[in-house]
Amino acid sequence: MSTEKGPNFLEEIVAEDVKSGKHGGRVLTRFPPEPNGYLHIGHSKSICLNFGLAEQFNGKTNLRFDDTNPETEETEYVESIKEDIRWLGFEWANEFYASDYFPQLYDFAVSLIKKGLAYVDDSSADEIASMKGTPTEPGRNSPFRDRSIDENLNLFDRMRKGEFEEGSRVLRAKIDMASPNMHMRDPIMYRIKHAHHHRTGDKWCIYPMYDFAHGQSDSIEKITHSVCTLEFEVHRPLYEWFIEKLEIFPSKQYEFARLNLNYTVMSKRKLLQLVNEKHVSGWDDPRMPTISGLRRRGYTPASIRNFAERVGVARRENIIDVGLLEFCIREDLNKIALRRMVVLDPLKLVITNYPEGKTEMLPAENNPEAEDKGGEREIPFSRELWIEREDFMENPGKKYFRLGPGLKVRLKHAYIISCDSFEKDEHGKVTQVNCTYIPESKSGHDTSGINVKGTMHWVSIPQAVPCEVRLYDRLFRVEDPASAEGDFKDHLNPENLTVVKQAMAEPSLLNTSAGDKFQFIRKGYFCTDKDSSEGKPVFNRTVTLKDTWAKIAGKDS
RNA sequence: UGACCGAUGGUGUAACUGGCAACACGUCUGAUUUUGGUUCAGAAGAGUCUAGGUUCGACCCCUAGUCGGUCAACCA
Repeated sequence: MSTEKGPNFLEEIVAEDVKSGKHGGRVLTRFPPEPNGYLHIGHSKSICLNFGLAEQFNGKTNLRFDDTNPETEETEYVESIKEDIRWLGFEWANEFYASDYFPQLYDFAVSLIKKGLAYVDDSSADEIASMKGTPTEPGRNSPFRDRSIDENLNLFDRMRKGEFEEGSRVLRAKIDMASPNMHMRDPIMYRIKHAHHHRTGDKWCIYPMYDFAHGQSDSIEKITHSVCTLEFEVHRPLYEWFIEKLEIFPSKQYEFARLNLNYTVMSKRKLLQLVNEKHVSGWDDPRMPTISGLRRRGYTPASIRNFAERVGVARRENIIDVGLLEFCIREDLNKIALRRMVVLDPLKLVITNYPEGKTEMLPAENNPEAEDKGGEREIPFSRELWIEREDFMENPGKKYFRLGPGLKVRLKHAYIISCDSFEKDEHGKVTQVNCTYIPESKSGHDTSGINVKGTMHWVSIPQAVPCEVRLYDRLFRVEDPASAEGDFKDHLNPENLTVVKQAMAEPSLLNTSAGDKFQFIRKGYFCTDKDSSEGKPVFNRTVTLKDTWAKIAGKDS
């Protein structure tokens, strides 16, 4: 599957470990989401990496929910995360929860207390923070740091029993308040939270912190390679300290640079804000970079996996151009999407020499890229058609291959027509184009000998199916909204959604199912949205086609 | 004024681990085309952050500097 490129640094590490027989050549990775939001495209890089690494070395991957903060976590998120991973095409060996390990973690904590390596601190959050120092100044020891082991044991037990108020005490590791690494300055292991947990209910009122849960969970599961993003790098010494002092399975942590995409935001906090403040319709709004949003937008699992492969893995900060994501989905959809004709901005065209009331059924291939052309369908042709308003120009330039007074053009799957005249209303808006067709130029039986430069899509008016089409554009109008001036929401693209209330589709589009994927010829890739109703389909634009003409036209003006 | 990490065309990732930089996206030509799509052929674009050093030879090793990122939540 991998290209001719060399292996990434993680593949090299794992390959070496396997070769040297570390852990008997066993490879076990894990994907550890916190169920406090939906998965996004950045997670898909991590998913592909973790599952891909295991697959590549005959290993397995666990799905483990890092659910140690009951206040933000919900079952809804658990379900969506599982759905998204499966949709991407991965299956986990085990479904685990950090909360499953609460009893074990508690015992680990007790053993550290017994070794004199952890203590209960009665200081307030503010006091702890002020004693912590800063990155450039060392911290100070807590006055509770040297409590006896027995007192610590007693206090920790009472913390668990719920004898103390939330925030009144914490359990801390006794390491080094002067460490240049802030995370080693007696990090908090447990805090009191009288909160209901989505899985353990009210059984616990003390919860372990990330640093005293993640590495231990890895170790309990005997994870061989614990892959995470760069910001956890400073946690690694602590990750290793706990494992060493606890004398448990030595999982190893490796960090890589997270995925960043331009013109969007990628933090769950920001995405949650967009949802809560109704800037989008939900986590699965097609404008969202969430996996569910991309799915609804029309992205395929293959395209996303391919994208993850192409962006590579390294330890360098990066910003990927959304253009690459778009390339990946076009590449996939070009091969599989059924071609259909839909006019988004209808302009009436009358073929004056075509008999009134006559209807011809014309065969049309479903996909020129497919082996058997994807089979055929028949589309009705008649005297009155809808064409795209932008396909007619009153005063066309030399490079314009479409319709204009005196110009000839091919109607896709039908005839060559010649434009004779057009009509305008009092505002100067073109209301109708009049053409004559050339009977001998019928598609597939063309004996006219005429060659035209342009081919246009069209829809027969009597049989046209009105539909709603949602045109999505980039969510933000600046490349990096998160670091742009002001609030990131100030930079939302006001035109990130254009709803076409009444586009005109060919009849075959009347009955489709949510998720069905099409290429509306010359307009882009679209998919049926779940908001469709009987007789009134709704389509989402996944991505436009590459548009060379737009480039040319843009240059001229 | 700290510690840690990073730096290769516009973007991202490579370079057989020291033998004068490749692949993909993008860009630009041209061909083909009943989608200004696809496909095909080709081109431009970096001399590898800077300065020293080691070496016959450095993107790769060493030193110093510059720039960027991360770290001071009872979040993960």
